[in-house]
Amino acid sequence: MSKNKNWSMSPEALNLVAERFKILAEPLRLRILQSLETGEMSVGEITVAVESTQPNISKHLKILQDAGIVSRRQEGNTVFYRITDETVFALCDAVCASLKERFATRSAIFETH
Amino acid sequence: MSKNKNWSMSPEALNLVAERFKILAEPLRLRILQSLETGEMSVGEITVAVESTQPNISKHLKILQDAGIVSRRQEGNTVFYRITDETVFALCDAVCASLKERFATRSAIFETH
DNA sequence: TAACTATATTGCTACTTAGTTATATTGTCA
DNA sequence: TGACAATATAACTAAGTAGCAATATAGTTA
Repeated sequence: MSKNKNWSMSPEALNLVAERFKILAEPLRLRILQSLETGEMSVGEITVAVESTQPNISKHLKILQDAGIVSRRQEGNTVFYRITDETVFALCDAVCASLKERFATRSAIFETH
Repeated sequence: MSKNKNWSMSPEALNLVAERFKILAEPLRLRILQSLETGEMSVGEITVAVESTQPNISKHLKILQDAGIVSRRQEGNTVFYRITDETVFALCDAVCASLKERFATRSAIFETH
């Protein structure tokens, strides 16, 4: 992770950044993205993969699409979604690493020297 | 940004990641973090810097502290907060870069070849 | 002690949204 | 055409939370 001085973003920019975080702040959406990592999937396949209901998946997919994170491809009756913004995986990994370190530090507190 | 295959995280891990994103999904909290980037500040100073009310700032600071992102230091009557998890800045920068690219692509659509 | 300052907490309201159910839309096939 | 399948949408409910106003807590100074 980069050290960066002069992290000056306008309040408007911060609003947009917060919006993006908000989209990633839902476990089910993260699971949808995870299932799409290996390639495109149909709505029905995603529904089974993340163990949810079809309307709910469609709703979340719309949110992800509006955010430009996934995109849609229709083939006959079925619709396939795929990742278009791969940076989301790096974001999740960065958060995961940060959490891992935090938990490691915390558990170290209970270690006997 | 790293290319990563086998991005397999358990649903429980994804819940924690989503929680972290949720904390960063609030513009005011991002502004608080931004104001703390140059060093620790008192609650009163932060309140002025981000143009909010003191109870509201205290509430958000508690959320950030519980998440391990900031920490508290009391000196007499006043309380100073400082960043403890610097990775949040890298996260914001990554999101910002992603958004910039997306807007650039979008605006390119309207360019006349 | 009392008066004052800085921060934290509580109770409340308004808003947002995830999930459900029912239904609409669209495409395929007989 | 009608029956069926896949996806999208609409209406609703319940849960979470940001912000505000009032108050509590704790430290300082006279």
